[in-house]
Amino acid sequence: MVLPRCFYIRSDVVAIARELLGKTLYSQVDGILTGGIITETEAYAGITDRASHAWNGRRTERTEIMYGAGGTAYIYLCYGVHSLFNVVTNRKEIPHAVLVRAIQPVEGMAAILERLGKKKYDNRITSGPGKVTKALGIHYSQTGADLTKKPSGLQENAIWIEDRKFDLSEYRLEVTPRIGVSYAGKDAGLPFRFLLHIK
DNA sequence: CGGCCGATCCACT
DNA sequence: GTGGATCGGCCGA
Repeated sequence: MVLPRCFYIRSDVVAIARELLGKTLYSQVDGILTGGIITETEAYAGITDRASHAWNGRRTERTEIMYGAGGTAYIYLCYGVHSLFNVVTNRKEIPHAVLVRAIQPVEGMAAILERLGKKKYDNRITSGPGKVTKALGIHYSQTGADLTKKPSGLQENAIWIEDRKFDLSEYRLEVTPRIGVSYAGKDAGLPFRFLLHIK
């Protein structure tokens, strides 16, 4: 089942970040289907969150997509090198988002290895937000993509998220502060990062 | 318009 | 453990 708009437009971005664990993120780029189970996320809570690009109501051409209704992608360039993929949540004018930091590949492994320049799979090659987008062929130019639409044909490029009822009983949930946000003052310590670990 | 810096990654020591 | 890559976005002048 493709996650519907109503999953995303809810108001609790921290709950959505937690619930995205175990869902499957797919991309279809140039006719190649790749996907993985989401295993690490971080919540960014909009204008009151100093770690968010929308902190204090900051609203620019880049961040505009976060001010639209949830269920779209906010993808931006980090360190001049890496595209970072976020899920926009909440209703119009509330700029919440969830950063996807790690996946476990389940579809298109050969293409994923090729894109990452790896010969063999190990469970770290798609651990890290820059590596997730590289593996899935996601580029910051795709910011604004509608995540609720599965492509109808191979020629259509798309990014979407499905609930494949992945069994999480063999995993435990870890909750920690977010990574790389030491500039965020008191918000740097918020428990907004969620990870799955094998038991 | 100039300058600083980042929700990172990898090679190298 | 550390430092360099790399460049668009943002802010202040």
